[in-house]
Formats: sequence, C-alpha cells, structure tokens
Amino acid sequence: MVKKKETITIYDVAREAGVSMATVSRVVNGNPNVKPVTRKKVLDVIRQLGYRPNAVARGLASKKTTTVGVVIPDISNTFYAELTRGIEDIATMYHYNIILSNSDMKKEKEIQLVEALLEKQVDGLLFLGGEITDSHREIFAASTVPVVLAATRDERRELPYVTIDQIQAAKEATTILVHEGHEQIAFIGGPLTDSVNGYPRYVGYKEAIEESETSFDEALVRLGDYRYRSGYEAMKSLLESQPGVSAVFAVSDEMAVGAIHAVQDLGKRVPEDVSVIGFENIPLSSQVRPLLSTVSVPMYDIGAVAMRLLTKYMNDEQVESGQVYLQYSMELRNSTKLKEWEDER
Amino acid sequence: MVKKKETITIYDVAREAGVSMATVSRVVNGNPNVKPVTRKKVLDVIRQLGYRPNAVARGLASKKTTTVGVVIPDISNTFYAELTRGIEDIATMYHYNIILSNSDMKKEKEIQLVEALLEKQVDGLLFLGGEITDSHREIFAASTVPVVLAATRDERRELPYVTIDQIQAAKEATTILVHEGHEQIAFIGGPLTDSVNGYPRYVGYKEAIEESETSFDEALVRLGDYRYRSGYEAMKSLLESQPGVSAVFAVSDEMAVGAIHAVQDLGKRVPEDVSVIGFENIPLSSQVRPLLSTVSVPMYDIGAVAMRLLTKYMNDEQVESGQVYLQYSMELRNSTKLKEWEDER
DNA sequence: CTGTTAGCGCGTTCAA
DNA sequence: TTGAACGCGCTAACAG
Repeated sequence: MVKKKETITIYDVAREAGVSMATVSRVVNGNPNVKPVTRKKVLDVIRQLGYRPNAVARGLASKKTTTVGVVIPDISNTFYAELTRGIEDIATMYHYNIILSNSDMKKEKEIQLVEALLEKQVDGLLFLGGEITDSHREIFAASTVPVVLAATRDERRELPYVTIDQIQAAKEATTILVHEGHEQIAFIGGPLTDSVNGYPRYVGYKEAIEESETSFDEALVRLGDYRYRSGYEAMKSLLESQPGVSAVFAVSDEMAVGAIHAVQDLGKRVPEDVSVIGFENIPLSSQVRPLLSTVSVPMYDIGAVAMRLLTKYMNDEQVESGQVYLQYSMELRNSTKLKEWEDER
Repeated sequence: MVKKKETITIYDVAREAGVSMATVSRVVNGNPNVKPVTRKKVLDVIRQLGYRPNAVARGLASKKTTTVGVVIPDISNTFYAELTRGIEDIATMYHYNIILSNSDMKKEKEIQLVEALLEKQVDGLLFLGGEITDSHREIFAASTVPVVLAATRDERRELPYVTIDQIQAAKEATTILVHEGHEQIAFIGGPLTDSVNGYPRYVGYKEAIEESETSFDEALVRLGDYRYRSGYEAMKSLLESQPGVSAVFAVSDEMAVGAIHAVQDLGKRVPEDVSVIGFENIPLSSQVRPLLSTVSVPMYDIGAVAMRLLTKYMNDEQVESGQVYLQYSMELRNSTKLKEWEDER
C-alpha cells in the first residue's frame, strides 16, 4: 500500500487561484463576502487540486472540532446500540461526528474515557447509562464543554439528562399484573446496587405490590444480570420453590424471554399459567412466541433528544429544562392476559 | 452551565516548573532524555495545574490523531454492533479512538462519510459491510491513510479485507439439509443485487443443491431483506405454494426465526416437519425455541482482526496477507435434525 | 470584497 | 540533558 505524501493546503489553492488564503478560507467556510467570480475560480482550483480542508488545523484555530464524545456501557447491547443510532442520526443532522467508547459500566474506565475525550477537544459529551458519582460530577464540572446524560440521571440534578421515569414505569408494569388478579407476582430484577436501572425498577415493583391487595414478599424476588440466562435460571428457581407464582415482572426483555422459556420447559404455559411482562421493548420481544408484553422504552428517542439537547448547549441556546423525562408506554402483547390498560399518568 | 475558560497549556507548565516547553513536551511524551529530578518536578506541576494535553494541537504538529474512522451500515443491527465491539476493544488496546458513522449501505453516503473522516485526519479507515465499487476504490486509493474492509471484500483484491467465505459457508449450511435427506430444500435469501451478502449466499445454496441428488428449483427461492418479518412472509408463501418443502436455509438468523414462526403458525413443527437453518449466530438464535441451528460467523473477531490489521498498516509493519478469511462453523442446535456434521473444509 | 498578520498548542530539529 | 525557534494548516481580527 504505497501512499502519496503531498499534502495540499489552503495556501496552495490560494497561490494557484491568485488570491490570498483568507479568501480561500472564506469560500470554504461559505462566507458570503466573496465576489461570485472569485468564488467560482477558487472552487475550480479546489476541485482541480483535490484540496481537502484539514479539520485538525481548523479545530486548533477555531477551538471547535465538531465532534462529540459518547461514553456508552456496551455497544453490543441492543438497548444501547439503538440509543446510539438515535445519537448518531441527530449528530449527523447537525454536522457533528461521534467518538464512541465502551465503558462496560466500570467507573474507573468511565472517568478515564471522559478524560481522553476531553483531551481530544470534543465540543460536547454524551454520557450513557452509568451511575453518576461524585467523581463524575467533579470531572464534568471541571469540563469546559457541555455534558448531557442519557438513560441515566443525576439525582443531585446538577447535570442535564434525558431518560424515563423508571420507578413509575416499573410500577405500571407491575400494576398490569396486579389487575390481572394474581395472588403472587414475582420479580426478576437486576442488581439492587445498580442505582440506574436495577434499584429503581425494584422500587417500582415494590410500590405497586404494596398498593395492591397482596403484600410484598421477599421470597418472590430474584436478581439477575439482565441477560437471558439469568432470567431463565431465576424463573426456574421461582417455579420450583414458589408454586403459587402465576405472574412475573422481569426488568429486561432478555430476562423476560428467559423466564418464558423456563416456564415452558417446566410444562406450563404463558400466559395461561404464568403471565410475563418485560422491560425495554427491544426487537427480541416481538421475535419470540408468545410475543412479549413489555414496557416500551423510547431508546432511539432518548439518544436523539439527548444529542439535540447537547447541540443546544454547545450553541449556547436557551434550554427550558435540562431534566427531561420521555414518555414510555405499555406494549401489551401475548405474554400477559390483560389486553387493555388505562394510562394513569 | 457556566464554564471556565482558562486553557492551560504546555507553556504554563513550563513557566511554572522553570523549564522550557520542550522539556515538558518530553516528559509528557515519555521521552527518556530528561533528568529524573526535572521529570518529577514537571509531573508535579502538571498535576497541580491540572494540565491536560491538547490532542488537536498535537495532531496538527505530529500529523497523527490516534483516531480511526469506522463506516458501518447500521449500528443498531446486532451483527454490526457486535463487530464494532471487536473493533473498539482492539482500538482501545492500541490507544486509538474510533469515530463511528452509519452509512445504511448507501453508496453516496459511504463516500461522503469517508470524505468527512479523511478531513478529520483519521490515521486509518475501517469500512464495513458495503459493496466496493470503483468510486470506493478511487477514493480509497487516493487516501493517504490505510483502509481495511471488514465483513465485505474487494473482488479485485486491491484492498485488504477480513471476512469469511460466504459461498462456502452457505454451501455447507445447505449441505447439512441435503444430508438430512430432504426432497425439497427452500431458500430464503437477501437481495441478489447485494453482492456482499445476498448473492454469495445464494450461490452457495445453489451449488450445494446442484451437487445433491435433487435439482435446483427456482420455485423454492424467496428473497427478503434479512429482517424477521420478511422471513416470516417468505416462509408462509413457501408453505402455501410448495407443500413439499421440508427444509429451508435462511441467510440471516432473523429471517430464520421468522420462518420458524411461520411454520408453527401454520400448525407444523420445527424440526419435525420442517428443518430450518440460519446464518450469523446472533444472540437471538439461542433465545428462541427451538434453538436455531445456524452458521456461526465470528462477528467480534472479524472486527477485532480487521482493527488489528489496520494497526499494522498504520505502523508500517509487515503484513503477510491483506486478504484474511476467518473460520466460521456450523452451530447445530434444535431447528435441524442432524446433530453431527463433519467439517469438510 | 480582499489581503496581512497573528496566533491556536504542541512536536521537533538543531545548538548549546 | 535542555532550550530556542520554526512550522503544522487554518481561523479571525484588522486594515484597506
């Protein structure tokens, strides 16, 4: 792979076109203060020489890179991939590029990635999914560029974020099961130490149960890691030790599907014997049988809105509210019996 | 969000430490020619001042940005998301950042994205999935930085790539069905105009059929768009018009799962009445019942190897071969009857 | 409407 | 082992 080395600069274009580099810069940047004739001449030379502006030099001089950094837990996770697509689409729309990095939700790595992104002089930062600790607030506060959180929130409300009301969503999902009249509604959750997704959804479940006729029972709770396998195991354990369970709320679609399969493997049917409701509404939920009833989280929109919000901050535009909660909905399909659901919100 | 403006530079550090900026530059870049004492002093000042090197300025001066551009069809597609994770992991390992952009497989957009990435002075380019046309070869040839293709190939072998042998893989998958002794083996493919995935897999299917006892029958072929829905529709159409079909090879897992559901909805069973084999081995394939038999494509590895290859080119290291074909395998689960399969390759 | 002139923050000779 | 000086390619006043 032999490559040519001649870098052709704005200066070459200027000389060739018989104008100053300032003029070339103007036409390249669409500055209207250029006589049409000269503009055309410059444009011709640019094409002829195959000139390509150097964004790095431009970035150094203008102190803007038109790129934003994105810290995401794991791009191979459907949920975040969908979110990222929303981010990228809006970024493209506003002529920004995205530098993507996976954090695996590790605090250390998150901080380090943010640091690296800042070194690269990104114009803004999108931070997805992870829990916001004081270390995060510290580095974000020290940042000279705006930061927006997505699919997570800052309890202290110091940082702008866009997400959904997790507690409420989990509560509604559970309530659907309550309305179906079950005596024992189990819960398959994520780690309670996960303050972003795990804990809030647990709280929502608990609140719904406590407001119902039945009462909260620790024995009906199982914790997994959001993955299929853990949902399967949890359900199996539940069915074996709690024969009275006739409904379950799993806080991720993968776990919910795993739960459905566990039910089926034990010779029971969904939703006839056990109702199952999930959370997220990733494609998987409508690619299994029975179709999974789930909480529909607007993943794409969360990404898109977060990115849009970031552009506003980057352009110093006025922002009504930095804390935005997007609408979620109950997508009732075939793993639950209740087909209608009044939106109480 | 009020932000501070003071940018602290290498020059500030120099002054504060009582040395020249050249020395600071040396310690920042790990140049050994610095007396330990001065190094420590500089390091202290750096920490104290909270100095953060400006990668853009560095990029301009050194003509290296330690970032690579990645053009991908669609990050929300599981297959590519997995691939991207492989890329990102290796990139991180070699201290590169990734600028990600979605092309949706649109030729125009691909070219435009490459152009933008080149403007950003990426040190290398990873191009995923799309077909390589002359326009592509042209812009890649004109590029001063190395380009590696992943999950696609350049028939003209002008560009390096890493992928799998699609024809052979499709052929083997079909052959498994042949060995099960079916009279009519259907095919649910992608667009034949898709020279990257659609056409090769079709060729593989056809070759396998033609080498078998049975003969190729156009009526057993249906084309979809790799998505679940199209697989479902294709299978339904197949079952309705070709009652003799007892096996089908779908060129994507989503279509294969859709096919399975169509079979089931028509009151038949998989694999007892109809054997189904897919392609890709995305997580979905092991999250449905019956578990899907499929061609396992090393998605993560394709990304990882491609990125590794790119680093070699970027460092002017010796590369044995620019055309690498990774190993795939037959993942036989429960949607086919044959449980063993000799690897003939 | 166009050109001149400073930097932007840092890597890198070349001397010392 | 260290410093001075130049240049990377471009934007942004400021003149004219």
